[in-house]
Amino acid sequence: MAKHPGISSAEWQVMEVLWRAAGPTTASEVVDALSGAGWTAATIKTMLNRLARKGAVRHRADGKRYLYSPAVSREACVRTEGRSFVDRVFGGAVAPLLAHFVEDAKLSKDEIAQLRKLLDGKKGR
Amino acid sequence: MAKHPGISSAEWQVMEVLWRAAGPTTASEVVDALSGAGWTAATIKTMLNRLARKGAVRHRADGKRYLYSPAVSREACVRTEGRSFVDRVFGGAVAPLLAHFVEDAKLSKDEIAQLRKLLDGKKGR
DNA sequence: TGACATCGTTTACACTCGTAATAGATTACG
DNA sequence: CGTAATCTATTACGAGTGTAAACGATGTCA
Repeated sequence: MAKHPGISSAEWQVMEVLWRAAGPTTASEVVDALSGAGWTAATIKTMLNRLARKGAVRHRADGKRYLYSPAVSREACVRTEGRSFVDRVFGGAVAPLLAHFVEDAKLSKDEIAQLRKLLDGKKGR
Repeated sequence: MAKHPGISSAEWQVMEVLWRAAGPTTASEVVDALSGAGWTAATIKTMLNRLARKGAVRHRADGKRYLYSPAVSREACVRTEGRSFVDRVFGGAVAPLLAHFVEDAKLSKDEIAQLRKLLDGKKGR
């Protein structure tokens, strides 16, 4: 895959199922897991296929059915997506991004404390 | 305009020019500002047009040319995009997003101090 | 006044995405 | 064995995107 897999937002939901799954997952399990999403089984198959073509999932035959598993880690995808977002919207500057989300979000006291701890851990460049 | 304007990433760069501009801007000024982006003038015109159709920019005739100005604030767009990103990638939870970017980014001591100050200002839900 | 330079508008095209129907293969049941 | 059920693969189609050429109106300079 020349570029980053380029996982779209519908595809992301499919990936989430695979990432959450303990091991290789059949298409119907994915369909079940996404029963609330309002997609038909065919739609989900299509997305699995596209993800496979993009190299984001692997599929291995198991009798008549296929077993799907993620080929890219959630971490890696989050990093890729995150970078593309910060580049697009914040010109690549993470600090303003953080400022924006801190201001915009309603955080609990606990979460604020957690973040403070994280910041303490950062050395600072 | 049923939904959010839905500004694509190329379009975002055009919007940035308009947002940065002091006042109404001609298409050629936009083209000049984006001379480094590797687009032809026609491409940029197309994007201005699409943005106008989406309601993201206004254009007002000024003699033979048009003057473009943003119809939506940068703030609003950042909020919209930010929300869509946090929904897609972090299931809507801002705290993990913040954690991710704090960990992933190289922040300067100053930036860390700034963030700490921001956190101090947050009451906590 | 006529040719040229400017602008904006229209049209184009290949590719991705969301969404899904349909066709093809394989299995399982009667 | 034959027919129904179950899977995957192929095909489809409209909207959005990136990228741009072509067309048309208008103003400008010689």
